[in-house]
Formats: sequence, C-alpha cells, structure tokens
Amino acid sequence: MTQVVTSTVSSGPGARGAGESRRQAEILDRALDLVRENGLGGLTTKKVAERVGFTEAALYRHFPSKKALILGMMDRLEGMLVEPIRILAQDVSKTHSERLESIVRHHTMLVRRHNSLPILLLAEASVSDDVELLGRMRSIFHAYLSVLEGLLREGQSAGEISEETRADCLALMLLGAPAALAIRHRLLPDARAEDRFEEMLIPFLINSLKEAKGRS
Amino acid sequence: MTQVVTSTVSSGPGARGAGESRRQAEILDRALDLVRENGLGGLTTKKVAERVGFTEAALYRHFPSKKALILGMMDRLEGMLVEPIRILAQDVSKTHSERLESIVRHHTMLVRRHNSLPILLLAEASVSDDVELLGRMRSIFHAYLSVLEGLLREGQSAGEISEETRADCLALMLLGAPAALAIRHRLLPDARAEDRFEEMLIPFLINSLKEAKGRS
DNA sequence: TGGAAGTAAGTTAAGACTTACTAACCTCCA
DNA sequence: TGGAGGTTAGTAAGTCTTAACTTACTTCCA
Repeated sequence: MTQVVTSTVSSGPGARGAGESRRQAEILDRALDLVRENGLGGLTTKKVAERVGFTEAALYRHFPSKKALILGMMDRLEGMLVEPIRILAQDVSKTHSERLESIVRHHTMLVRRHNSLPILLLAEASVSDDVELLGRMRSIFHAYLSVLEGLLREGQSAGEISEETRADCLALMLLGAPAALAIRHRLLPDARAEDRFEEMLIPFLINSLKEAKGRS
Repeated sequence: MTQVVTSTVSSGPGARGAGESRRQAEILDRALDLVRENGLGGLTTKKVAERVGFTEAALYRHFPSKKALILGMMDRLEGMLVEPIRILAQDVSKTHSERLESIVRHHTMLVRRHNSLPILLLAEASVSDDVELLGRMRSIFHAYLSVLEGLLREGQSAGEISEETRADCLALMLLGAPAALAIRHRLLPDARAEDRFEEMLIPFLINSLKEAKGRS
C-alpha cells in the first residue's frame, strides 16, 4: 500500500532509476513520450499501453495504479533536473557564476530536448488535488530553487555576485528564463530563437548578477 | 458554428468583455474562479453550473459548448493581460524602462491577484489538441511578447536600453520573471517572498537592461 | 402569449481499474 | 530427467464512474 513503484529489488543493468525494473523503465520512457506530446492531462492508461505495445491490463502488472506511474515520472524528472544541477553546483573548479551558467544551460537543454517536459509536469501537477503528487512536485521545485539560492549566496559571500538583491529573488529569476523559454517552445517553436536564447540571454543574465556590483 | 460566445449583441452595463451578456459574464466569473482553484483540466460543466447556482443544462442556454466557455475565458485573459499592457506601453509620459517596469508589475499583480491564472491557462491550453484553442493561446502569447519586444526596441533606439542583447531575448526574460513567480506562487505560496519579488527583483531586472550599457 | 431561462432525467463515450483465464518459463526433486 | 507446481507477463472482456451534451417539459414575465 505504501510502496509506489513495486520492484524486484533494484534489478539488472538496463534499469534507469533506482528501484525501477527494466520493463518499468521502458514503460516510463513511453509514458514520458506521451506527456511530451499531450501533457499530463492527456495521459491515459490506454495510450500508455498502446505505446508500449500491450494491453491496459498488462500495465497494471508493472504499476499498481496510474498515480504510481506518475510518481515514477516525477522520479525521472528529479533525476534529470535536480540531481545533475546538484553536481554542477559542487564543481569547485569553476567560479560561482560559471556554475550558475552551466545550471541554466542544463535546464535549457532539457527544455529543448524534452519538449518543455519539466514545466508541463510542474504546471499540470500543481493543480492536482492529490496531496502526495503535489508534495512531490513541491519538493522537486524547492530542491531546484535551493541549489540556485545556495550557490548565489556563496557567490555573494565570495564577493563575486552583487549583494544588493536577495539570493532567493535572483534564484527565481534564473528559473524564470528557462521557464519562459519552455512556454515559448510549446507555443511558438522556433529553433533559431532558442539558439539565440542560449547564445545571448544566458550570458546576459549571468553577467547581470555581477554587473550590478559596479553601480552605486 | 463559427460563433463562439453567442450573445444578444453586446448587451447591457454589467457585461465585462465585448459581446458578453450580463449572465454570460457572471458565468465566466465563476468559471474563472474554478480555474484558479483547480486548473483548466479540473474544470467541468457540472462544477461551473453548481458554482453559478443552476443545473448543467442551464449552462448550455448561455454557452453552446464547453469549448465556447473556455474561449470566453481566453477573451478575459486577453482583456486582463494584453490590453492593459498595450496601454501601459503607449504612455509617452514615461521612459521606456519605466513603461517596461509598469508592465512587469501589472503582470505580477495579476499573478498574485488571480492565483497564477495566466500561466495555468497558458500551460494547460498549450497541450490541447484543439487547433482553435491552441491558436487563441498562441496569439495572446505572441501579442504579449510583441508589446514587450517593441518597447525594448524603441528603448534601444533611444539609447536608453543596451543594444548588446536582442530585444526578443530580453522580452522573454521579462516574461520569465512573472512566470517563475506564478509557479512559485502555486507550489510554495509565500506572500513575503512575493513582496520581496516586487520590491527587489523587478527594479533589478529593469536596471539590468540599462546596466549592461555601461560595460565594455 | 411567446420567448428566455430553467429543470429532471436521460444518452453516449471515455477513462481507471478488475476479473478470469492462459502461455511461457523456472525450479526442484523422485 | 521429466513433470508437478509456482511465478511472470500477458489477453479479452468486463465494471463503475464521470463528463459532455441532449431532450422534453415547465415557469415566469414583458
């Protein structure tokens, strides 16, 4: 009852996330494809089964409920969004701004490669009435912002980033850029504009963090 | 068939948008309340009817379909988001950056007052498979970005805003801030953090537009 | 007195999940 | 070593609920 992704203890090599069997991993891959195409609201157990190539009932051999499937996707989101940026944040061979830049670039890459998947999951799950789902999203979102905020604060202490504006506000700004790109990517897809975003806007944002310092 | 919000030609004083009857306006108000609470995906004709205080069938006296109701809400979104900022953008008594600031403030105020309604409609409609709905969202989104971009370009010509970064990229950044605030407002509501956002981050953003000029 | 606005009670479709059954594959021991 | 018994992963055909929308009938008031 309390288990979410039932599994035969970690399992073999092909498994993606911890606690995912090979087959579960494959099903999650197909389900994530569908979310990229139609959003979380458009996800049905029937479509997932069709995409995997078996019947709806077979899906329930691998996941006890649709909710468990969605929670499995949240784990994936955490794995692709939060875990990598934690690692990027700890790379002491780079300055704080360089690390922030690589985090924003990572997020941007995810948005483009996965067709705005992060914001789709975030926005659609944010209106869910399921407390567990909502809590999971909240914790992923909070974890992401915390990494940014921590790095910004360190950069401020090191005198590398302006202390004029609070780190939590700056973190929100750094999240906003890829978020806006994601909405744009969904509604007005334009690879050229997205290239420009990466080439010009990310450096601009990172630069503005220091820039303000020279003022007053 | 092509009509969307059927109406008795413009109608009396209580009507909100053009082409909305008094009763239609009231129904849209209640429907928007529901979207604020549960998102577009959670909106059902039954809930709308209940909230208004009549039966589901009565709803169909005023809107030919649920889609027409949603398009009516899109009109409202345009009315509260795009129209006001067009006016703000034309206020020649202010500098371009002052106008940009008031636009971002207006958007932020909307997000807080309407519980992130704009991004909910945007994100959820962006995965709709209905071409008309999608087109409507696209056009609202595009209109919003165009106003920002035009203003930024004017500011650049006037030498008031740095020409180093393209206006379309900067416009996306200015959209990203309220978007990020909206997600945060949904997932981690915190009025104090939102106050700080308005007090500190908006000035920071606007300032960064000029700031970069002093470089090189 | 006729039309605008409402109701009760449907219909139809879709979506989450279940049930009963089966074929393939282990395992283990007489 | 071959077959009994168990497990895994699958199927076909349901159930049950909800959601959008309809139909036939009523009520009220200008």
